[in-house]
Amino acid sequence: MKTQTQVDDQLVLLSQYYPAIYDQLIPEQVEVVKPRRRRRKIKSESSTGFKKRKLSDEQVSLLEQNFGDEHKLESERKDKLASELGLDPRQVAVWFQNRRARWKNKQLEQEYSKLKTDHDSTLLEKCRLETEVLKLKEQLSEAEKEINRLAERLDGTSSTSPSSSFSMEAMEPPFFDGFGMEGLENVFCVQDNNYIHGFDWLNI
DNA sequence: TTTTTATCGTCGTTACATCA
DNA sequence: GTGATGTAACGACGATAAAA
Repeated sequence: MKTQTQVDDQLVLLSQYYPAIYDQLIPEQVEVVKPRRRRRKIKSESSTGFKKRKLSDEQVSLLEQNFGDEHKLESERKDKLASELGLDPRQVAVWFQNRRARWKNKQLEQEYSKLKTDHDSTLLEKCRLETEVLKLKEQLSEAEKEINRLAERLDGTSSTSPSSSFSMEAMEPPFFDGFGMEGLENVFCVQDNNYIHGFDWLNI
């Protein structure tokens, strides 16, 4: 029974060495997805003499030291380092590749957590501002009620003087338009408890 | 000038070692 | 024994420079 991997490997070989036959076997595929060649399973130590070896602490330490100096590895330095460590230059190159990948991942993680912190604090500030807007709307509502009360009182006492009459229609939109605060954020941006009472705001 | 070849880098993945 | 994690190693692929 052949595994999918074995089949894929054979198809790759077939396509490479006998493309015509491969085309007949796999006809009219609009988009032939080139299968990634699978790595052969590494045989056990006993059969090949190979064993994936973990680098010693000294080796890693020297490699780290070199990586700290320079993340890229030119071939001269690679060969020198390899002979110092008693490793194959290819191993040194691979170590640097993996180390660069780890370093990049670390950088991405740090960048992500910084962005997340910024995002969270921005969210907090947004909530604070929304609360402030609600508070200001309440103040505005109270001010309007006060204005109405005073206007009614004025209407009752001096009905003859046109200049003294106060028409609420003059305050029509945008001011009393459902107390919409759009565009007014900076106009009424006062500190907490600095309320503007009565007609004082009219003098501003 | 264009094509081929070699080399090196990144990316994604695999396989193995180690540990809880 | 097993799943999670770390890492050495690999293959695919792209960029680039030098040679043909």
